[in-house]
Amino acid sequence: MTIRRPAPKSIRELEIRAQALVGHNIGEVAAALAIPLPENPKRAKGFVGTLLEYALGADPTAQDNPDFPNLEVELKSIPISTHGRPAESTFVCSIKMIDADQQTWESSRLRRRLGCVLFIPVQSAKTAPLPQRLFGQPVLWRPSPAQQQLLRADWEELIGYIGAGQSNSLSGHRGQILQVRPKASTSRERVLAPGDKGPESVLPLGFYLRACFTNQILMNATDKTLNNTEDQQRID
DNA sequence: TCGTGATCATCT
DNA sequence: AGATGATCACGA
Repeated sequence: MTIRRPAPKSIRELEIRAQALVGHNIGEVAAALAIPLPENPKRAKGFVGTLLEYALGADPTAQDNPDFPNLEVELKSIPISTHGRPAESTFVCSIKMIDADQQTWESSRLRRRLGCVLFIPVQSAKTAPLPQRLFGQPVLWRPSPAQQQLLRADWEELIGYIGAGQSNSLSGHRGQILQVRPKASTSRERVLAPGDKGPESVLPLGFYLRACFTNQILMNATDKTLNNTEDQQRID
């Protein structure tokens, strides 16, 4: 039996819940929600994300919507290495390959997903045993106008290749802050995408945020927190 | 089957 | 070590 918190009614309520996790580890939170820990961590890739969904009250039926549809907030756990940097790129969403030649930035899945994101850092990912990894300071992020422009430029370039039937020549190297990577159960999987002579079968792809970009987001938020703390101290 | 949740595995 | 390519589990 597992326990899912009710949906938060406001962003403030969501932030308070996220704040309450800081300093607690995965084992503690899982126990509090009566969620069994995975026996084989290597086969539990999405466990932390799902645990957070339960702990914070994300909508399990959100599907193509953000995790908190009423708040338009997306939830992302982010693994932090021992050096204090993101250990991995961050998956954003799968790509609808078939109509890539007709999609627009304004109505894109990615733009909506990244309109507002609650990042929950998980410390010592990949080094400490899963139950002992600690939740860190949450960061509620909305892209700045400059970041929006960067995202848009990358999105348009990458989706452009797919729309032009060039997804086969795309790799994770393209894109400044975004990248495309395979998003499939195996490398043999295929979906239809625009091609020279009509639809072709191609490897399905997803959008990911580069670790250098999520690092900037987290560092930026940390700076602001420190500045606010200093301001408070000046006032005192 | 597709999309969400990501991390694992490998190569440079 | 960092980045890219491949893969695992689950739910509607």
